[in-house]
Amino acid sequence: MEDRKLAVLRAIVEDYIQTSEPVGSKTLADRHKLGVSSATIRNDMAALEEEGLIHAPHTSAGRIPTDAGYRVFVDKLNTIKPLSSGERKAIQTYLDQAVDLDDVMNRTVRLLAQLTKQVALVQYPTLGKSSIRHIELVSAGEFRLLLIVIADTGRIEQRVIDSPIAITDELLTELRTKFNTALDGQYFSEVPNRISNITDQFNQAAKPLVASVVATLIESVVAQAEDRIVVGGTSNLTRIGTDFMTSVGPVLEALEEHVVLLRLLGQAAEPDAITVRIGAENPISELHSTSVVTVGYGSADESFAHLGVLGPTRMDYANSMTAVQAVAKYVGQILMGK
Amino acid sequence: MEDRKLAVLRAIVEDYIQTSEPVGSKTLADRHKLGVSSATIRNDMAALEEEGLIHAPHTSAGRIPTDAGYRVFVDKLNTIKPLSSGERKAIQTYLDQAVDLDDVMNRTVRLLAQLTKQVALVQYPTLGKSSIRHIELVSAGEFRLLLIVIADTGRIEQRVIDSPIAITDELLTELRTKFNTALDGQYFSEVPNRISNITDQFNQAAKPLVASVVATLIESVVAQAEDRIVVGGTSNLTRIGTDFMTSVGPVLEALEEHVVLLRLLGQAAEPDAITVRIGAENPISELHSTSVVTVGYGSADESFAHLGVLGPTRMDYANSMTAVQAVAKYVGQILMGK
DNA sequence: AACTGGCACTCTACTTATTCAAGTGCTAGC
DNA sequence: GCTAGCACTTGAATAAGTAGAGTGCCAGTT
Repeated sequence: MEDRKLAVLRAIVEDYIQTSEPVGSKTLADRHKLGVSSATIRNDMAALEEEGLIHAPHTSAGRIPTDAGYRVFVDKLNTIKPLSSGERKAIQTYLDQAVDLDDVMNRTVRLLAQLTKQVALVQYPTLGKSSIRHIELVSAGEFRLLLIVIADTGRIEQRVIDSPIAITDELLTELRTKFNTALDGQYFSEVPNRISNITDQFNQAAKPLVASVVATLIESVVAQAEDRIVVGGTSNLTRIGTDFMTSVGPVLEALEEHVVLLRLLGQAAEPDAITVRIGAENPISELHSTSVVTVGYGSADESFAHLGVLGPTRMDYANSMTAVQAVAKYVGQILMGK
Repeated sequence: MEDRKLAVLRAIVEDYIQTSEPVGSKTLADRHKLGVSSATIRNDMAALEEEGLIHAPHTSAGRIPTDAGYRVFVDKLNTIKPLSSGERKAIQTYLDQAVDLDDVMNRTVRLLAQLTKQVALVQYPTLGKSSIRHIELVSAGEFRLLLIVIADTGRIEQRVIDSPIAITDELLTELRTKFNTALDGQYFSEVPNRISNITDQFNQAAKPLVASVVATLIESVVAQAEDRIVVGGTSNLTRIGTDFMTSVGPVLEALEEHVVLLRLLGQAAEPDAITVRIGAENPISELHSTSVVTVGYGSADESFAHLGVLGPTRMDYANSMTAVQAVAKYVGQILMGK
């Protein structure tokens, strides 16, 4: 009995996802072999509505799932089906062709958008959890230099530093050597500790410049760590059959607010597990008509960052979750290899 | 007489841009002080329609400009009004806050989108026309290294290179020195000439690796020069009053095809001058219902790349052209300074 | 007790008819 | 060369009526 009620819920969700129209008891009895009559289904539906899992837009229409209904569907009923080996192969081949980090990110976002037919979000590997491969200082005029930090994930950050003193080649070399000695291979989170005393190693004249470099490193690159994000597949928002086509404007706006999106991606309920946020569970009010599926990606022991997809609450959760998980896995592998 | 016909056209275009509804002779006589009656205007309208500059969606509606009508409007009637000094100041201040090239590009695209209320397109400075500030080679494992090329515009390109031989520190230093000696300060277009014979300077064992580096530099970085582009303000596509709201899907799709967009930006009728492409003048069929305003930006003598905005053919050309031109000027200045 | 068939009732979506207002082209007159 | 006036066209808006899908509930069946 409870079992059947859940079966009815599942049927409603599946039908609604497919047709995007309210589904009635008769249709349900016809299209699914539930073994009971439409009258019985009506009773179950009444119960489900009582529990707040479905609701009818008006008296004489079918039912559509509520956010809570989708929640139950995702938690109890939705099984993640593995990808076919062909699909896996295709994903891997496509990502393997990437020539650099930007390319990996772009390919990933395209891939996700295409696999899920939703909007794809991919965060660049955060600096906080990766380590420094190299630090480079390049002259950009007598009183100006370019600080470049390369992470082991391939991510590169650059900052312009204005120097209070003229920069000689020797000084540049000295800076380069000492900073690299102090920082090579270190985690970004360790950077402040490692360079807090580095000024002492330089002679008096150079100290103001060194202090600038230290400050830039800490403030801009490490602490602020403004993480980048790539968005793709926005045209999927306009696919017909989308009930929220009308409200696509606010969603597009929200998608341009990368800072907000980062917050969205970051807040996973349980890190490392795939997270589904449905409708109003979502922290951003403009996205209350959408659902977000996210997961962290990275090496076995640590997660670099997150990626995911965003679509109408009425999305194909099974497919989205499968794709997100699979892509995350391969991206992690690729970035480890680079 | 000819004069008045053009005045009528201007009035039609301006009214239609503002209201986005077909404009009739009566309305026109009321809202603009043309000094003649609606009947006279009707005659002029008939003539304009004959010339293909306006057309009526159906017998008993007002007229709307055709692509050709907008063309005449832009060519003959549209005056670029300068920005107020306050606006100039605001633009400059906002762009000055950018910390690196990515930041400049992002800020520019936001700025343009906000100023014009259209979709903004900003191309990264092309490598072809800028010069090399520095080349860096970083170890990424015994048989792998990272090639990083820094342009004077602040743009950075990176590639992973697999080495056939183990890479020692000495070899790395030698590579770094010799490549930088050959290439520092050179234009990217000069790179192939400069390094074609560089292999000769290395001993036999290192030659395969050097060849790899040379090949990567030429193929990936210089020749291919896959230019990047940033898109912003897509939510402006959904603003109400937009007749092509229905066809926003294909436009969004086109906006994700960065390769195509680059072609769009690049093909300026006359380089250095502001270019307006209206409706079907546009090379991309998905964008036949849109107009594109582009201009090159860069230093006084040479243009780095292009930027522009895209919107419905019924856009405020005066405002868009002003904004595009002003922003291009400041971006050029900023990049020169960095 | 659980399920089913049947039935009266309630809505929305769709269709059709009618009216309304804006706009046009044309002609006669100033 | 311009204007006033008028007959005509036509989409948009309004109103009314209909069909269909769906519901809730009750009495009967297993």
